[in-house]
Amino acid sequence: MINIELIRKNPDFVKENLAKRDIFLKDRIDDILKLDEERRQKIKRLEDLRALRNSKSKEIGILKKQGIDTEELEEEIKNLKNDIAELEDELRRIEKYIEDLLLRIPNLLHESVPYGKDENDNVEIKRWGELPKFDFEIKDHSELGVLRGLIDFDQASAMSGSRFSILKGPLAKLERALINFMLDVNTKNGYKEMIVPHLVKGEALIGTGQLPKFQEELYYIKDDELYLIPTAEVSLVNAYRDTILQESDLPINLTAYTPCYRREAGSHGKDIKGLIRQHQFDKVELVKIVHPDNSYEELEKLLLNAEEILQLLELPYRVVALCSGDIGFSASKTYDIEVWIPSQNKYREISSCSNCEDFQARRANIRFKDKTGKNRFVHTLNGSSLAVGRTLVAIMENYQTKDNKILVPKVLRDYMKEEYI
RNA sequence: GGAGAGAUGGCUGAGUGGUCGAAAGCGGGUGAUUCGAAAUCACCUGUGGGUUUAUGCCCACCGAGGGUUCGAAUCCCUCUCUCUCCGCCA
Repeated sequence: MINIELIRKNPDFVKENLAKRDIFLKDRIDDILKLDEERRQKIKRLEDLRALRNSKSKEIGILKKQGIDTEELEEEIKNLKNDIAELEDELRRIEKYIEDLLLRIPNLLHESVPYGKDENDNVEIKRWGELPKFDFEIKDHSELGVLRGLIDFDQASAMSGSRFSILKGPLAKLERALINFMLDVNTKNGYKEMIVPHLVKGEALIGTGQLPKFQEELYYIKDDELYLIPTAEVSLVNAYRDTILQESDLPINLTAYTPCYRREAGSHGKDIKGLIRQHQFDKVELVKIVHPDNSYEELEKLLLNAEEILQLLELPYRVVALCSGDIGFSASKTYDIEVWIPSQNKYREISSCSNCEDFQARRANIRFKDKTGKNRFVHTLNGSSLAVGRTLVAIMENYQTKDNKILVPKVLRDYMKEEYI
């Protein structure tokens, strides 16, 4: 959530910044400003009335002790009651309205974010690794997986519908190996391993920014009013909801493996085939809760920690800085890591590393006490240590052999106990 | 699922209708004492909001939401959560 004080003090800055996202929000900001003005007027009037009531009540207490009749005073206060109740009502309505508007406004962008309309305007930062060369006709991962009996899409869709899959035998084991491998690297890098709830309340999703705006992306269990998490980021960030940390607690580095559940409502027709886009996929996530003064240094570290996984797996990738039009709702700045997918002859997103600054911290109310004793909002960052399913795809395709086998990356051999699957 | 108990400031814990934002202790901070330290003593020490050039003043908050009352931490109702016992269960 954007700081309303900033909107109040510098509305043009906010408008110009949000305009870079290529969505129209100017009028919305003006609405907020007007309502905010109205809100403060009402607060003033309401508090004056309450002060009057309080002092008169106090007087009654004193007079009664002295045995003096207070009926007249009591009548006076009764007359205030309606006005107070009415104002309280109006104020509550306005505050709710402002809150609703504010919760639907995306984060401000960092000055270093390149301007652009969509993903085509993202800026490549670096490339790593050599693209594999094949002296045979390659297969895409789903063809290879089905052929080898390692993936079953048909039975999965029979029981669950489209965009589900069953991994079998050594491929299932490879998925598990990847999860363990990533968690091992992350904990070695100083991230604390967490096991977190997969079902969360709406408040948690408001905290991280998925709600109220992206309801249609989420699986919702009506009877219990719980949502399935679309990413472990939700649970990890909310593990610190409504807390005041010590400055010495920062930075907090967390990692967790969870499945992620997404309805993919807006992506009909995209990536229909294969494991690339599923309603349920495994992901190992990284979250940092950091001091606001060095969150951009922390973002670089986070990116390197995610890159390290691909380097160890020896998978070629590139890093792009997302442009203003492609950055997610909660982020101020985002790097995507894209891994090479031979069958598509292009790089595909496998990790997304973002600094949300204090956007989530405000929503989830996560603060720390600074040296002067003041409570300040932390900055939160998140990144996929890697989307495990897509990593699996990348391994299957980049490491495939002529005889339809898959070479196990060296770092996974201890986990797999086998050289080929 | 059944029965009971509880939820108060960073923590422990008092407070059952009026000057209580809340005793006391612990913890934390500042100062005095000391060559220095410990101990001791004094003072300070919750959050959010409104207003103000500022000191300040005001409002709200004692799990959440309603209600009674001139006035609620205190009385009433609903909900949530925690603990204990019983049952069930991976």
